[in-house]
Amino acid sequence: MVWTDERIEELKVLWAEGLTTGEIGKRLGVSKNAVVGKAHRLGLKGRPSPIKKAKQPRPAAAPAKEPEPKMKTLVDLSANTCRWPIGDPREPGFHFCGAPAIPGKPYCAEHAAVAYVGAGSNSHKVPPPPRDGEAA
DNA sequence: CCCTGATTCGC
DNA sequence: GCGAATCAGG
Repeated sequence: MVWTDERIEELKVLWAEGLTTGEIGKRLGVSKNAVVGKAHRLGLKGRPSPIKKAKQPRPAAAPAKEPEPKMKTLVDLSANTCRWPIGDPREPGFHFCGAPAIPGKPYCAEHAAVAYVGAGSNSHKVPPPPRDGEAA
């Protein structure tokens, strides 16, 4: 294989075009090794293995769906936080009240009032007991 | 295993 | 100087 000026020029052009050594090699009728070897020998700009480097344009904004800071998940509950469930445990966005609970009670004042309708009323206890685990 | 380029090494 | 072989990264 004789590297004539034409051949070298073609090589440089194709190389500058961004073709891969394999492509240039096929077009030049040589192996990619010859191409890269000659290219390196010529002092062409070597790309540090420009592997599949494709840029993904970020056209629009980045809708970061972050949960509200006030949201209390199960892990946020502590001994004195209101465990009044907000929403359906099976649905996303479910959380707990999280307000300061009454000592001795699992709920805050307001929710405890709803939970224990009247101190002694054994009739309708609307709220489901906030037992962890599964319930269905 | 495919691809890429880089370097080594015998011719 | 040439390029296959080998190496190295993805």
